[in-house]
Amino acid sequence: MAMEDKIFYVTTPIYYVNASPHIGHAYTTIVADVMARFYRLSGYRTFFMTGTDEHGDKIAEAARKANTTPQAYADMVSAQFRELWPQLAITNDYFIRTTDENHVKTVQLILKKVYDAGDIYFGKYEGYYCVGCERFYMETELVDGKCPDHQVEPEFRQESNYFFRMSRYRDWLIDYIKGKPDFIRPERYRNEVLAFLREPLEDLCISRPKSRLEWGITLPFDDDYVTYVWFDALINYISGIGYPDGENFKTFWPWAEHLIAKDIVKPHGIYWPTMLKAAGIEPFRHLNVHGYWNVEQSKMSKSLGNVVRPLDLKDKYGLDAFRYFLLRDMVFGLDSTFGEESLVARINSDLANDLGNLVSRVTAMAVKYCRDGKVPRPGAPAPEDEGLISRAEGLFQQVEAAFRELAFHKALIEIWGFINLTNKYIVEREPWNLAKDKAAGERLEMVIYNLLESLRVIAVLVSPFMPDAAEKIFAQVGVRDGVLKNHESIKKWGGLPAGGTLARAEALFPRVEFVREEKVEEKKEAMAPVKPEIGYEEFQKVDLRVAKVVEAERVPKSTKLIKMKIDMGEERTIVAGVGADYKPEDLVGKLIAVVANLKPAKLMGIESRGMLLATDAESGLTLLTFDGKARPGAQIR
RNA sequence: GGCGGUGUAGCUCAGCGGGUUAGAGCAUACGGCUCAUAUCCGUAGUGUCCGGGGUUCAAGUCCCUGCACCGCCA
Repeated sequence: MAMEDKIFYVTTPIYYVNASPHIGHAYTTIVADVMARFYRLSGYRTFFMTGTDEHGDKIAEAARKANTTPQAYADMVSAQFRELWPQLAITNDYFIRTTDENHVKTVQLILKKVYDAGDIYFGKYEGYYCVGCERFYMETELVDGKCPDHQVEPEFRQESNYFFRMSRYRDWLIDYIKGKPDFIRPERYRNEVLAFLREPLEDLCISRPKSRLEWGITLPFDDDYVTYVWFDALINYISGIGYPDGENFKTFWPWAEHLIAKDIVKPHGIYWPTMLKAAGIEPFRHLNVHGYWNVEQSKMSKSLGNVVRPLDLKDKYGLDAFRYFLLRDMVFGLDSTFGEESLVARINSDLANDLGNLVSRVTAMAVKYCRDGKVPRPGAPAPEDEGLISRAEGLFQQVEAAFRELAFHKALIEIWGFINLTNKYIVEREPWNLAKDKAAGERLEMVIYNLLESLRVIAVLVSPFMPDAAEKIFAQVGVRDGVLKNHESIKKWGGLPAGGTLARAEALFPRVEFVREEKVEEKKEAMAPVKPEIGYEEFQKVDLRVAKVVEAERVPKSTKLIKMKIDMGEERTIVAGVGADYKPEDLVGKLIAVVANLKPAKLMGIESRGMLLATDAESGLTLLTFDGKARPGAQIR
């Protein structure tokens, strides 16, 4: 490949700021990061961009609800993304926001260009408008004449808007996709796009009247309208690299690799190429579509409503393991299931047992068997070393091939094949026996050298996925020079310089234990069974009242009982067994809930006229009290 | 409703234009080693290849049909 072709530009979608970051965002962005890191190591000029999409009615609405401005709201959520990425070791070169001045200008520039070319027209639009959805529906989309989401009859409305003459580019697009089989990949999504294009392509509505939506980019040719959604958002991919005249645009755009999840195939596979065509810009290189992470929910978490939050698991198990799992367990393009148990299984078998233990045993032997704890000088390679060496020298090519087809799991399988081979090499060479044989000194050093060099090769290849672990390995085998961390350095065996200082370290990936849900299940069993159903009338027989504790004192000779005088509209005396968890003086003044019509009972000789309500908490008993102000004597319903 | 996909070992999946005893990893059992994070290496399995029918000397692999799940479109 010619030097000038070594250019790589990868994008994630810009994330809509109506929701906080979740596993889906993280996956796309981590994939992009792994790719960017990989190509950087291969000496590519690389540009990696992500960002946030901040306009539109959902944001305006969310801001209204949060009692703030759309800009402030967008600032807040956008910041969540920007703060998350460093925690995931994301190395994006730029973070674009659709509210950036430069982006706004670029959108307007493109709109103007397409408008001047005659591909944007003003048209009347009439149809069934659902206020809840804030959108028009086609008659065929309605269910019994009602909006399928809201079950409300939509209004018949007329609205004038600007339209992009997308239909004009349908044939061109079909030809283009057919002529470039991997333009949209994997193939299934390409087929979906082509299937969609078999039907007539409608023009794309690209505006909203400001009377309805103000939070957007004003059309350059009509002040009363703002740009709607995609014509704003998609342009980020070029505005962020300086279209039209920026150096980065000229350099990187022809190599653009878009990464998206399957839910936005249509805008990226149809709107975007036609928009580019209309604006006289060449298409991106590839649209790469991945599937969804289905988050495995246990029955328990479902019933409790506490969703498993995959992003929390990166703190629990470590970022490298998290990144490894995402790339290893998903076949790019297909859906996968995210489950903590699978994550743990991966960590223990692949990371702890295979890789971590390999690093541990190799460095342990190296330090033990080599003079001064330095990387030994390699002697003459023996014929039985050939298997290891040739596998190592061919590895990069295999991994690169996997990267080219976005088969990250295959890349990792390939690397792990070499890790296994290295483990086998140890068993076959038996360095511990060589160490016992004084005459085998040179051979031993050669074997150790080969093992250390293997670790370096592994670290290089693993570094895009697990940057921290790679650095730790480099440190242990005495590699500091950046040149020895790139791909070029592993194409030929023997790059590891002799004399480097070896260093044993903590376990790279300690084994982890998966705490099965049984524990949680036990708690569930601890929940008392729900009593038989009762009618409302029966419930009403219970008279619950708010009461204020006026006086409280311990009942003599009792550890738990406290006698209280309460104000419940009328004054009453009650006795309650809360003495183990409450001091009398803490009770005074509290507003509590009391069963007012419970038959009086004598406790330690004192008549209790009422029973307070409380529950067992982990810390002991806790009283039912009131959130806001409550009037003593008031009924509790 | 239209188009398309998927259904293979306990689990996750490979099996390219049909051809000898259907594969891998994890999990399981057994054996070996002791440098190492009770790790590693080796061996052993197990499968009505969703059901039914058909083409063929020969079918997870092709055709038809049924079932289940999923996706796109309407």
